[in-house]
Amino acid sequence: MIMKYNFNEIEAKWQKYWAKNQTFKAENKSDKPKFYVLDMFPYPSGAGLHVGHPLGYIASDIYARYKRHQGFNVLHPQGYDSFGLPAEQYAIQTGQHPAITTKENIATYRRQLDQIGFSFDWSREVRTSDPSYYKWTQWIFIQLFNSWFNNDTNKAEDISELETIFATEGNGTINAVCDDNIESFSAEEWNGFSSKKKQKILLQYRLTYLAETEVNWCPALGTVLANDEIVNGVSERGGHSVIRKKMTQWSMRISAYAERLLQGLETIDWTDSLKESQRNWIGKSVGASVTFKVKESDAVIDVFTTRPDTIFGVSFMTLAPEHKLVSQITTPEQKADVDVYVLATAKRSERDRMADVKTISGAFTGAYAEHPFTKEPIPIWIGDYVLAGYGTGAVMSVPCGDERDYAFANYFNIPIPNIFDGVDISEEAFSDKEKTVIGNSDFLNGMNYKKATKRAIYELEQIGQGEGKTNYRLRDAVFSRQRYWGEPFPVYYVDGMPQMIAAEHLPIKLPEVEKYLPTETGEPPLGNAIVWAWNTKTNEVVSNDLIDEKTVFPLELNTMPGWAGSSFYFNRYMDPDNQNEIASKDAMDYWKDVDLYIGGSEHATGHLLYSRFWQKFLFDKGVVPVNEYAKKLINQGMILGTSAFVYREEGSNTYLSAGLIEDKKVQPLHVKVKYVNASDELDIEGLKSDGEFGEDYKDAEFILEDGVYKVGRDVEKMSKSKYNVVNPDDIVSDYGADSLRLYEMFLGPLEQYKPWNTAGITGVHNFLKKLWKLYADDNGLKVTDAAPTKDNLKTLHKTIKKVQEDIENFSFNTSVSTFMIAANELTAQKCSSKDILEPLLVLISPYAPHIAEELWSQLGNIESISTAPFPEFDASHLVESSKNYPISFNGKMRFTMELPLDMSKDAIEAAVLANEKTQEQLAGRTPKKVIVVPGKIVNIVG
RNA sequence: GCUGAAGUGGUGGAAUUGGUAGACACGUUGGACUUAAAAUCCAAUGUCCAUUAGGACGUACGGGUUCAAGUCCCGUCUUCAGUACCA
Repeated sequence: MIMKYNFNEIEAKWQKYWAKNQTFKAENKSDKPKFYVLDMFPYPSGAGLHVGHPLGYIASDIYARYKRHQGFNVLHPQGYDSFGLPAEQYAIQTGQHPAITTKENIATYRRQLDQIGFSFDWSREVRTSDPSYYKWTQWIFIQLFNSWFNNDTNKAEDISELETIFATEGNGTINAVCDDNIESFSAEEWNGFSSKKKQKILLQYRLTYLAETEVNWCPALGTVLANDEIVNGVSERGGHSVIRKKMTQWSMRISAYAERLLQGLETIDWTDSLKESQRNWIGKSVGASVTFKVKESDAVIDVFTTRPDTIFGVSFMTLAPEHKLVSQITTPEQKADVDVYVLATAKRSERDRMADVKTISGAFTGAYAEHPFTKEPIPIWIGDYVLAGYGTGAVMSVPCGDERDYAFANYFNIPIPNIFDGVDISEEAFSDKEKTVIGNSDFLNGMNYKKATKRAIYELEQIGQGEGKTNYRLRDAVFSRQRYWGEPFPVYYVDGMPQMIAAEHLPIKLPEVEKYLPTETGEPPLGNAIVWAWNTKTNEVVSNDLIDEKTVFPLELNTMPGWAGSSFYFNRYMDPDNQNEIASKDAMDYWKDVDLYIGGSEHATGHLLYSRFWQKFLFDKGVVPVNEYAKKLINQGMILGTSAFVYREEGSNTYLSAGLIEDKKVQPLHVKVKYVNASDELDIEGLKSDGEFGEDYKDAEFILEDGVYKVGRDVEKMSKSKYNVVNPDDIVSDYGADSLRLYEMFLGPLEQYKPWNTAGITGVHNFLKKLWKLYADDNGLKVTDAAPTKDNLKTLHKTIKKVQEDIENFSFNTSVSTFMIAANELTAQKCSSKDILEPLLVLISPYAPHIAEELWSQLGNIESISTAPFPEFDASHLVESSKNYPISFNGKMRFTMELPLDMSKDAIEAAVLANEKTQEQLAGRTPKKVIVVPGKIVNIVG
């Protein structure tokens, strides 16, 4: 029997036990109710885990273990989001295949995760880069290709149904989400179209489609850059020039689901801030589309406005400089001006344009539009405050009601007619919808915002120049990446038109390449593959040499983005080895959805939006049983590092202790946090013998204060360059996994950002030692069959109640202090009763499972503690007969008095007033009022 | 600018419904044990005044409601996160 709390030995023993006995393997069938606890799976980076990473995993593990104690069949899986850029970049630098890098990194992650003692069901592990997994990513892509979105039924439907409708009715009756430049055709015309033309038209309706997209192309790096990778018009990395280039890329028609993604938020228990982010991202605005005729031209300008009620206030129109009508309508006299302006805006990056909000610029096209009602001419301008990518890229400008229009009109001396009753607009625009009373506006006069809007839309419909419209900010998502280490598309091209490979031939495995860089002709890395063509006869990937455009065709060279594989993994965990489906119907009907999802808030508008989109699509197709996949979601905060600094006196090799700086010129330098103790004292010898930096400090002189060198401290993000990264491996070996788990929870509320400071871990570590001592000492096990005392029972049940409430409220930090209080009290009570100490282990087991298992088995239990029932709270043990009342005077507590709880209000008042301390406080005054709240407080006023 | 979250001792934080502000820890100080250190144990620890008794002040700031406010209301400031010329 182990008598000392030898945590390293105990933790290794139980981790081995759990693995061997598959303690946490979840079955897809059970008499127990199900509970699905999910973590956002990690990208296995080369740096391994630091202490910040497991925070969310520890929280979800506590919850999963708690649910097992409560009798649930718990699914708690883990896997890897293992496609991604770092492994590819490493491949470019070293030539090592990303698959090898990934495999190594996963091994490190697994080792690190295992030693923290998570109750993951590793039999269900998934890796997005594994062909048996991405087979299903490719499969979903094919389903999206074969679907269109029917606005009438508000769901995705099979593309073959659309073809049937085209063949019988043409596209006049279809209410679909599609590209906006669709030609209309009759059934007869459709049937006469060539196959290629039919394919082109269908592509405009499919939920994933090819589109020309403008990208930031960096020829020197041979890659597409994201907006934030460009600084001052050149690449952040290397400073190479960047051009806007049109590329044909796959897109996902997520905009079809905008309304359902918005509505769905009402049905799920996610944090308000996260839902708000998604709402903003979807950006719904309700208004009208209005058509303006261009004078002396057959062109028309469509605009979207949220204020159709202000239609009579329009005094000019503004087009985005990129608007396709600009060149068509500009008059010869204005052409030079307009060309200069268009060129100037094209040169500015999108980011520059967005950042520079204050500068007003624009140009007059010389053309005029016609007001739909007054028929007055309206000058048409171009200006870069109008964005080509939102709405129609054109606005009707109402300077009296919109700040930007007002500023623009002011700058270019355009008239600002006032159409608001009783409002002064000489200084600024008036945009308060609620207080609006329309004037000067013909049939809208005297109406408020709501009424006028309705009427304006009605009148526009009457003359066929507008209608009510809802606009969304949400853009379709580009789905092509010019990368190697991602899912290949199951797509080949015949005569330039994309064709899907039949599902039974999946997965299409990533080909081998010589080089992971783009080709010299600017093609994506897969362009380097020499075996990357599709043979439609044999249905296999064959050498490019065989391409004959008859039976052998070229395959797609792009790969899918990072979010593809992470958009359905939660479903795959339900049945991860299934060869025929994402998961069997039985498995999905059993597990249905995630009951608790824990992860970072940085995925608010990425992963968490895309995955909801795919889930809704798969729901429409009958693949998954629920519309939303995660009932509840919690964001864990980040653990920050506590950096340490030494201060070098400028121009010398002398370092001043933090307290000695005063007004001397010093340069703060980061030092490794491991050389600093709990009192901020530096281990100078340690620093000088450091393998990496020892040389730098070898001859340095350290000026001490009170015999020690004190470092400066600051809270920063954990990062290698700040030398404040703490590796969980070190914590586990020095203090044990249970201490790490408890400490991460003890640091503060789960959602909050908080600094890590290794020094504080001794607090929870001492608690575990103290706990151990309740059960065993040098003479062996101390636990007896003695009957528990009243105090023992009170402590236990108080703890049961608090811990249960805490777990259900995700307030894990306060449970840890509750455990400490319980251990302190039971130690003081010299409790040795098994009736108390055994159930206490179950309470602690979710938090500190190793020590709980060990003591549990030492108490004679054969089975693992993991499914032992959670102790039941009995309120009768907490019933008190008296209360130590705080007695306050004018709200200030002065002393306390022990009084029976069953005492009446009047009796309490009498007892308190009779007390000599009360008389002392009153000093002869007569109290005006005495407030008695039985069981709580007594307050004397006067 | 907008949206969301948050400001409490030297530090991390607690106070779930308005009812003893600072639980539980870290750190600090003093003490015990020890040749010594570590470990362990005990005590004190919001600030200020006071020898004690006790008192004043105190939850970012300014007001208010209430017998009673960290908690509710109004206004201001600061920090963090997200987002942004969205018509």
